[in-house]
Amino acid sequence: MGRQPCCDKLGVKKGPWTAEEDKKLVNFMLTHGQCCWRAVPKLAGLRRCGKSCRLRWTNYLRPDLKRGLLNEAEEQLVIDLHASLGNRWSKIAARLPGRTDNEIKNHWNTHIKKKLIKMGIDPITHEPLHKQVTTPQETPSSANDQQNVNIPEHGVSGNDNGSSATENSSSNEAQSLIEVNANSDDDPLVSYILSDTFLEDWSWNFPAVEDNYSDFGLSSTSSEDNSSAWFMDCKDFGVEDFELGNCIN
DNA sequence: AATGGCTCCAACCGCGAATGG
DNA sequence: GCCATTCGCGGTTGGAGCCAT
Repeated sequence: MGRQPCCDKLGVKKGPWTAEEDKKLVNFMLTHGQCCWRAVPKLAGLRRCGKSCRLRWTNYLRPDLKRGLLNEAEEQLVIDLHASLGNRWSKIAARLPGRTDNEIKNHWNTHIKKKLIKMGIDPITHEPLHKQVTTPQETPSSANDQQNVNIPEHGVSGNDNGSSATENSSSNEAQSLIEVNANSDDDPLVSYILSDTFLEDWSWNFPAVEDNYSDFGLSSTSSEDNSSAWFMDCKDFGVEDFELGNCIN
């Protein structure tokens, strides 16, 4: 069956978001809470499709988001989770408070993948690369990748600070990564994080860096609250007044 | 200083899942 | 059960910024 476009193509803006658009979306979301995304652009006065609004909010504007590169512990957790879950970025992100699937996916593709390859670990199977059978059809570049494994020194190419900070990782680190991957099922912490119990346990805190939404013309009260209270407050806002009662569960 | 190549990440696209009538 | 609609996910891309020459 023919699928309709997610939004009316005419008059819908695309590309990078402006500060004004961010302001409108944040104001709307903080006032009404998460709602039926299709209605958001119209109600918020944005010329964007709902999909774009959802993406912007979840990946960039949400107050509980952490900023900056993943730290060592988070990176390790992503590797462990990827080993058991594969490319299910949303599932992985669900286990890392304050991180988005897009962010983790990007970090995986730009940093962790290279790091694992350099350590001699296949980023897909999480098995040591030298164990894998080299087929004659392999490209020269992939063959080089395999030849260059277990050479932790000097970067792949002039890389950014993110990867260069980790590129002088010692062989001990590589070894510990391999061990953790091999024993993740035995690690109680990893086992716990991999379990559904983790997701159901909302006692863990969002150590997110609180953004200052005063730039958006908002009062500072939301940033003074803990990071989840603002959303609960939004639900208590008179949604009926906006005919949105059926949108918020 | 110019420029060409590379890296990174925000945003888009298309598909499948979920949901409701 | 069928169909239409909406949502969410994962893969991909475009362009800004960085770096080496």
